[in-house]
Amino acid sequence: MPTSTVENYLKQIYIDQPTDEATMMPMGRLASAVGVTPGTATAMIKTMTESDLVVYEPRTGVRLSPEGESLALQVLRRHRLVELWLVEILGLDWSEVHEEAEVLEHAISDKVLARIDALLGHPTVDPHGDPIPTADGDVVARAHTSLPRCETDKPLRIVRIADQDPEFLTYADQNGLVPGARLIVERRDRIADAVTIRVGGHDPITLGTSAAERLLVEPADGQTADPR
Amino acid sequence: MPTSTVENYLKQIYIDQPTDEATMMPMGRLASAVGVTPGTATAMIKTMTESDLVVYEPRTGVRLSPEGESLALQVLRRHRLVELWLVEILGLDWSEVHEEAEVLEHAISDKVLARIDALLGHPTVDPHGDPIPTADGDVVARAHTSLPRCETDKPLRIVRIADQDPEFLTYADQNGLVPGARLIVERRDRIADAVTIRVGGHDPITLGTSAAERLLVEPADGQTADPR
DNA sequence: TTTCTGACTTTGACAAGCCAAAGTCGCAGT
DNA sequence: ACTGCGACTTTGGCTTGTCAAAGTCAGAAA
Ligand SMILES: [Mn+2]
Ligand SMILES: [Mn+2]
Ligand SMILES: [Mn+2]
Ligand SMILES: [Mn+2]
Repeated sequence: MPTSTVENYLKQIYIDQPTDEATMMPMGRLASAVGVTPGTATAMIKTMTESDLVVYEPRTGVRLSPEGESLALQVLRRHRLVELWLVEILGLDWSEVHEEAEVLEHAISDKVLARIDALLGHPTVDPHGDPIPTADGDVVARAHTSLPRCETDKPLRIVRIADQDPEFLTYADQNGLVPGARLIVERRDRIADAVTIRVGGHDPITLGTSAAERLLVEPADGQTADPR
Repeated sequence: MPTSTVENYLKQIYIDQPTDEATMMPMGRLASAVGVTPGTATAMIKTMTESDLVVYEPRTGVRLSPEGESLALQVLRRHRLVELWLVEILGLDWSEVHEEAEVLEHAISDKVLARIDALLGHPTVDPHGDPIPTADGDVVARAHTSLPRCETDKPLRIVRIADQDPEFLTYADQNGLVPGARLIVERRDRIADAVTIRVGGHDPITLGTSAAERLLVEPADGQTADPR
């Protein structure tokens, strides 16, 4: 059984994988993701290599082994189910649940997790729209596009908010920018590096591209949204 | 903020206090309660003395300081609320919740605890009948007597089961020996060191004194039981 | 009063994590 | 090919929490 420290390293490596490529995560990036100095990360990764959780190439980076990935997915499943439980059952704000889940993800047993999963009706996405891995490690991620890459005047639906920062999440919530919300891109301004959108009944709002990139959307067509 | 190790030491010292006396817990007993060797306990208690959590007298024992007691009560509150949540909301068996709570008691934030408390309707006792300390550290324990010390043929009600062993708890549950259950002592046999009781609709059962001592009861009079 | 014994404390060692700072490596730019 | 620099690794040291084994003490037994 891995320690919670090891679980955190595994999770961060998993999350960093941008595509499904067998690409390596640089040690510096891992260190800052986990919140330790580079030397600490190097030492840790070496011992994790001993236990076959990762593949490490000095001066290149680190990648999960199959066993490592499987463990990472279990941690991620706990994290996201806990987040959803905190929001749906206990009524916490979606901006604050990430920090709480960061602790609880290491303390929830399989049995308790299974009960929470059932209580929530075997959900597939967490409050931020992130997919919840299944108990046997499958991730069914919905296809999505980054908002600034979308055409204007097409109906879109928010799939996911790719940012855990409480301030950003609070702002998003106040503007109706939650998973399932429908919106259209009204204008895209290359020079101002901004995007103007209109959400549901709200007034139009303008976001800088870097903020808009955190909003992942899908085409909404004429169909009804099925949120969560 | 104390580590979870420190929280465990504090909790064990608190639980050991038999009466409300300012008596000392011997180091050997503490060590085995926490599950470490005596040398480890001595070292730990010394550092806890530095932080004014305990009062330590070499070769005599250890006792909680006021600050230590306050922290211990917070841990105990978390433990017992979590146990009740596991039983009442998630439907786990009362025989298995102690172990689960042993981990979760260190991972639950004040905010989450407050929500769970509200969800449960601000309960006063846990699934085993142990009192749940209030948020500001009051413990309202109901008066009780150990079963073997009771008169025969008087109506009694179980207040508390003072044992966390899953086997014992499963046995108790199967025989209707749960908090709130009514029973009478049919016979007390000094020589056989046993007590025969009759619970609700069940057949009479005979318990050895040492097992019966784990059952804490109160007089039931004619009044209706108000369980929990 | 002296001795023995079991409970306790001390000592030395170890594992997991961590940091700071010194050392090394590879590659971008010349 | 050479030099620098930033990213990475190594080294030495620290903290927390633990055990095993050796040393000490107080009270029971003689
Ligand atoms: Mn999160
Ligand atoms: Mn999330
Ligand atoms: Mn318990
Ligand atoms: Mn209990």
